[in-house]
Amino acid sequence: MQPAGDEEAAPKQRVQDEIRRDIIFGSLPPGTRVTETALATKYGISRVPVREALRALEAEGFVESKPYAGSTVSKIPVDDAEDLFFVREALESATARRAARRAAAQFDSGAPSSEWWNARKLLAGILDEGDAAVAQNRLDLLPELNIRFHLGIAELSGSSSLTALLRQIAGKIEWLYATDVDNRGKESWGEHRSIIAAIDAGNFADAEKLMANHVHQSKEGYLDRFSTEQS
Amino acid sequence: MQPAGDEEAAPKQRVQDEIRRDIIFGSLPPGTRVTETALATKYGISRVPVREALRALEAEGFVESKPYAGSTVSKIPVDDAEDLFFVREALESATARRAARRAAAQFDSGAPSSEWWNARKLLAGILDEGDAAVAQNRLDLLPELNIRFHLGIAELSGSSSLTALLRQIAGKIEWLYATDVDNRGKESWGEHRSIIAAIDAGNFADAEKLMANHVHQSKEGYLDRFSTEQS
DNA sequence: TTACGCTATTTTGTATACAAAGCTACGAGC
DNA sequence: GCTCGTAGCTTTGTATACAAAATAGCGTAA
Repeated sequence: MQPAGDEEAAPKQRVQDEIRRDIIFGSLPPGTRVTETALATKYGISRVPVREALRALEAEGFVESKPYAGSTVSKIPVDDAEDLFFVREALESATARRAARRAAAQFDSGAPSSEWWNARKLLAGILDEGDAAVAQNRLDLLPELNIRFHLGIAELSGSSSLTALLRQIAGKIEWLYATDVDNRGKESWGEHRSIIAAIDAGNFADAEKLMANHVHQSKEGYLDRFSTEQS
Repeated sequence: MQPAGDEEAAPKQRVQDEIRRDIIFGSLPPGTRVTETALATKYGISRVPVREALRALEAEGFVESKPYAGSTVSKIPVDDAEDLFFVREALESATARRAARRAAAQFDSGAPSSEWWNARKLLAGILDEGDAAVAQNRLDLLPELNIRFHLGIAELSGSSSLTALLRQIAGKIEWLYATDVDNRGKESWGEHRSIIAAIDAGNFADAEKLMANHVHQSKEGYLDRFSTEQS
């Protein structure tokens, strides 16, 4: 059994990830006009899956579309980023707290459920991957790993609702993270271990506080860096 | 010029609203399996716009889809509803606060911008409509009016990011609201005027607190009613 | 009787073809 | 010379046709 991710995804999913990646890493700058036919020919597929991918990216906030007028890559105004961090802080404090409570419950009730254990193992792998990336100075790998870590915490919380909400804004978080990874990437990644430790210990108060701080630091770092530029 | 909403929408948008409505008001109970062909024939259109509508509803959390396995109407577990209220409280406290700040800024700087003024007038109309609905005991009209009110506050805040996030969960909010409208609909609607008053007065602390309370009350009411049923 | 495997049907995913709407550019009229 | 209207083109929206995957049902064998 090979690890998930190697299996070739469906065309729709593939182009969706590809386009999002192009937006996050700058190949498609904000304001760019994207046409369905161009993307279809570029990726060698029909317009139908391209349309679906664009609609999904629209829901994630990466592109904006108007009927019969096409799609353009969204901009990230600085104050919008601030709002995003604000919501994220509330959301992720909650996931961390619940994850810690659930961890404690798992151990209290004898054997942990296989679902919980799988999520926990996945998270361990992500942490190791991230540490390796930091050690090799491959900061370009961190944005995706970062979002997988935070979604992993949400999974661990057991709340499908919180997970779904976080997933909604995950793309934008990765986008912001990618623009600031050179600045705070290493330090930010280092904070992840202590969050996990608090969760494993069932210390929900610490888990919540550490996560809130973690997000808050990211926010401050981002705003310090970009609040004066105003692209 | 007739009010927006009377103009016949595009088929995709139309079926999307129709399906959502059917889910919210119970014609399509949670767990129901929905097939594209059935919906297509039902609404007399092709499968393509149906697919897009389903994908959008999936993003809103109304249906869940797996590749080649179809879509089913989502369930609303009670604890997921609690999470939703939690996020909503954080989100809407922020929109109310910003709306109040912005209102004060509009008046301080001489003449209000036409954009702000339009949003404010829209909100006034919604409030009147809601009051009329309450007076005539047409509680079935309240869910939609309620969500339009809260989105209106978000518009008034001027933060497109917060508005977009709220819009993401607006459907589910309406869904929960519809299940509890008989219980708390009238009382809940009455609280809206005081929130607007605080915003108009530029009293951001009160606006934030009133909104937080408003959402909190809804949460308590919902949980009191449904926490024991566990459908 | 029950469990396993195969086939047939259903349903989703994708490709191509056509219709409708918007945008651009050119030309006529003021 | 400028403006408004119109024709052509580009692009999105929708319909139909075909391919791939999964599920369900039936039959066979243990």
